[in-house]
Amino acid sequence: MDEKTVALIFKAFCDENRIRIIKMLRNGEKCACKLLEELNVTQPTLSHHMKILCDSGIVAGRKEGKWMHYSISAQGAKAAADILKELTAVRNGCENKSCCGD
Amino acid sequence: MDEKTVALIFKAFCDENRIRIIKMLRNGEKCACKLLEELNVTQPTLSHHMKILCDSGIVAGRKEGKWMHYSISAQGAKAAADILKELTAVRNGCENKSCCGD
DNA sequence: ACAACGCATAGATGTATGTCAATATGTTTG
DNA sequence: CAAACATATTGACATACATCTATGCGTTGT
Repeated sequence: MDEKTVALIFKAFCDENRIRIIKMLRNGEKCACKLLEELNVTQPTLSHHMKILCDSGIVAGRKEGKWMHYSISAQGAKAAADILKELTAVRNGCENKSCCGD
Repeated sequence: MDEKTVALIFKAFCDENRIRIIKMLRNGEKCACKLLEELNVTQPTLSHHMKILCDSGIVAGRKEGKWMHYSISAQGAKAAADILKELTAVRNGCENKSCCGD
């Protein structure tokens, strides 16, 4: 997993409006128009955020006629959690604990 | 947990160089000069990233004389993991599964 | 086919951010 | 105290990004 991909994934959680969108989707699948009602942004801005959320894998989109339905991707969420865990897990077979001073 | 705070925490994982720094710190505490050697950035740029990492709570700094030692904060990492889990956990006591169409 | 509707894309704009050079701050040592 | 060193801060600058208006594209219904 290269750094660019990791950054892409966690970009989903780096904007206040995107976090609000994710929180709304916890209640189940919602269509774009519904999300738009509850966010104080224009329709193109919402579309922009949904693209970032889908690219990150955290959110999945489903087209149904002219409507776009969005939901949290359990698979994407698990992937993010796994990466976070792997990134922050300190290894115990450590090499040099410190440097410079001692 | 408000959206601004969440965004602040996950900003730690939204830059390639910061992810590289976190990966280095998995091997244990490292001082700034050591990190600087392995990253192709200037010292002020590293300092900038370390501030963001410390503000997010993911990394902890420890000053020892003129050296600054950085390490992954187990507490901060757990907090981030918990927030990620809470954000992406779909609730089962759901209200309206969809809208607009049906 | 045409009008209405939902969403995506393009272009413009202000703000945030990553980066560097220069400088300041704080610490150790002669 | 002065010099050397490690890190932080400041200011400048280019790029990235969030946002808007205007427009395009696919779908639905008349």
